[in-house]
Parts: sequence; C-alpha cells; structure tokens
Amino acid sequence: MADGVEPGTVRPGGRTARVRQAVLRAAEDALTEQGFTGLDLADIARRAAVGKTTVYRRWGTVTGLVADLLQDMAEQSAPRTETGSLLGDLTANARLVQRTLTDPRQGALFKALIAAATGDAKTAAALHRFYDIRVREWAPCVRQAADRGEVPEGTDPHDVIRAVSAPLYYHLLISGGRLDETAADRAAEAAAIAARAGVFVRGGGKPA
Amino acid sequence: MADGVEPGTVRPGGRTARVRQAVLRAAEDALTEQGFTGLDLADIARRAAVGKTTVYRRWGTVTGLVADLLQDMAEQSAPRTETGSLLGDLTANARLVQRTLTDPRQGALFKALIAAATGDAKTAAALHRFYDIRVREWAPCVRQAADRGEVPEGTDPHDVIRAVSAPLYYHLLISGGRLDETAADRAAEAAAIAARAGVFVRGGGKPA
DNA sequence: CGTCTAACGGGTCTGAAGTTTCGTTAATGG
DNA sequence: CCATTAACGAAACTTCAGACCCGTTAGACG
Repeated sequence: MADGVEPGTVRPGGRTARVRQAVLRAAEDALTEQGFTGLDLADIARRAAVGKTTVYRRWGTVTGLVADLLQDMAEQSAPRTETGSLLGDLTANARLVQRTLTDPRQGALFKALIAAATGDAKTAAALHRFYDIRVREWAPCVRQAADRGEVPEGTDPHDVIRAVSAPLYYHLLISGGRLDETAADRAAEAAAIAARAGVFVRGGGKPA
Repeated sequence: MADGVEPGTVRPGGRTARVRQAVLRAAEDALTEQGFTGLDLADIARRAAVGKTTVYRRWGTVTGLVADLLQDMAEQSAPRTETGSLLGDLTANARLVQRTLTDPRQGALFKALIAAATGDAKTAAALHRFYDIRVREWAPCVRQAADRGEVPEGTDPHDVIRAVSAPLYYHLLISGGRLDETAADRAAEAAAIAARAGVFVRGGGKPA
C-alpha cells in the first residue's frame, strides 16, 4: 500500500461521500454559530453524528476543514441575473452580495471563512479560488458592456466585479458600517462610473 | 474592597504600565509571526518576560488582548499629507495604506487583527474605533475638495476615504490579488471619480 | 454473493492551554 | 520614610483538544 494517500480518495463513493457531506454541513453550522475562534473538531463530529477520529484523520485541522468546505461551496454556483445595462447588472450583483452578507447565518459564515483564511496559506488559496469562480460568473456583464461601448476597450471585467464587492466587505469586516441596499447601490454606481471612466483598463493608468 | 474592579485601574503607574507595554509589544510580535490562530497567552507572557498569570488575569482571552492592543494603536496616529487636489490626497492615502498592508510585518498584523475582530463583538468595536480615527484624520481633504467645488456639496467625507481603502483590503483578505502601487492608484482614482460624480452625497441616490 | 481492505468509530492516553493558590514586590498616600 | 495593599509571579492543579490503538462496518471488484 502506498502510504501518503489521503483517506477518502480510493473509495470516494457511498459512506465516504455521506460522511463528508455531513461533516461539511456540521462545519458550516458550527462556523456560523461559534465563529472561527472556539471551534473544535470534536464538536463538529458530534453534530455530524460521526466519530471524531474520522474528522481528525481526514481533515486534521480546522483550517483544513474550512479549505475543503470552501471547495465544496465553490462547486455550487448561483446564476447571475441580466438587466441589459452595466449599472443594472452591477446593482443586481451588489444587492446579491449585500443580502448574503446581511443574512445572519451567511454573514457569520463568510466572516468565519475569511478569518480562517488569514491564518493558513492553503485555506487562503481555497478562498481565492472560491471568489475567483464567483467573479468569473459575473464578468460577462462587463464584457457585454464593452461590446455596447459602455466601457472602454481593454477594461478588466474581473476588476470591475471585485470593485463592486470591495466596499461591502469593507463594511462587514472593518468599518462596521450599515450594510443596507443604499450601500449596495452606491457600490455598484461607483464601480460603474469608474469603469466608464476607464479606471479598470488593463495595464494602463488614466486615459485622459 | 469593591470587587469587579479591573486589575490595573487603581495603580496604573510604574510597573503596571510597563507590564502593559511589554505585553502589548509581545502580542504584536506574536500576532505578526503566528497569526491569530495558534496564539496562546503563555507564549506572549514568555516573550514579554512576564508571568502568565498576569496576562490571564488582566486580559483573559486572546481577543480581549487584541482589543486592548487596538486601543493602544489607535492612540498613536500618523499625520496625513496634503497635495492640494483631491486625487493627489487620495492617492497619497491609498499608497500609505498599500505600503502598510504590503509590509510583511504590518500586513500580517492587520490580517490578524481583522480575523480576531470577526469572532468577538468587543474586539470588533475596538477595530471600528481604530479605523474611525484613521478615517477622521483623512476626511478633511474631502471637505477641502468640497470647498473648492471639486465634489458636490453634501458629499460624505468618511465614505470617500473608506472607498479608497476598500479595494486594497479586499485584495489583502479576499481575492489575494496583487497589492502594488498601480492597485493603490486605481483605488484612489475610482474613489475620486465616483466622489466627483456625486455617488457619496449623503442620503441621496444619484443626482442626474 | 463472497473476499478484501479502505474507511469509520469507540475508548484511552497525553500534553498543553488555562485556572487557582499563595507568597513576593512595589505603587500610592501620608 | 513607613504602612497599606494593588498588582505581579512561580508552581501546583484541572480540563480538554487532539493523537493513537484496534476492533467493526461497508464500498469495490470478481
């Protein structure tokens, strides 16, 4: 037997998958309720009705478990809406993010995920991948705006989408400011205006 | 004797103050090196050459210590620069933030502070206070821009300053994107353009 | 349907985080 | 300079997260 093989890779079907799902859901609940601090794997095992040995063997640490949870979350994507204008699309995105972060459960979960990522490189990589996928999902609306001539040629779609989210996460994590629909609309508007002005043109400084 | 009195409040001079400083510096080092996870008070006590009993008695938990550290950091403010134009001032601010977050020591420290704040309400409040002070320090440059007519009357100075920092923190914590001078300049430019367009006018939606 | 063994799970052990105790040191006020 | 006691610190104690052992369960493959 070749050791160094991660458990769960040889027989990924049936029970193994079931255990993984149960543990990930339990981890989600625990992170939501307890936050990242004061979280132990034994508690998660109890919630998942699974032996704690299993959790320790397969994930080892809390950050490792969070990294796996992020990968699992990345696999389920939510589709975007299309409104026909850049501002409309960005506003839809901003409100989706705002609603997610405002929701008591989801907001707490995302806080915990981000906190976990600050301490561990692998978890950080998983977080980056998760957001990269989300950003990719929304990027087409900027490309369409470029086709319509709403934003300059060469505008980086990813940067525009990220610019919409940034102020909302800043409120959530750092300033503690109100995270209402007005904040979402402002974030979208600011990003749209900056994009139109060519701030997000790849590689270049300002055009005029 | 009235119990319920926090230790260090009756005789705050001499030794008590010396111990506090030593512990806060040690906590800073530990947070920088180890991150928020895997940080224990006994280690901090060792670094500070102080009995661990003292650390547990005065601060109790890691988050409590971080909250005190934030209050200490808030007391030492760095003065802003003035360039005469809104974009110039915002760019100076953005570059200052960018340099701070890029610095290996400071960047790690801020990550740890923010992570700690996600899990504890008191620490979060301390973090909000810290950033509120920083924002207040820079707000006048927006007010001056309003006097010059660069931005509409009623523009919220705080929101503009926060809009500059937001994308930089988003890179640091969430997307993992490059945090170079170009990113800083873009953040400043986007905020300046949005401010000029009236996005940050208090209470109102878009003007035109 | 039966064999093989990957993966799970209960029980036990251990080391370190955190608490309590009590003696020691040094601010504070007169 | 002395008395008072707040605050510190060393060491013993407690608790529990996380590691380990080994028997049990159930996928994979013929």
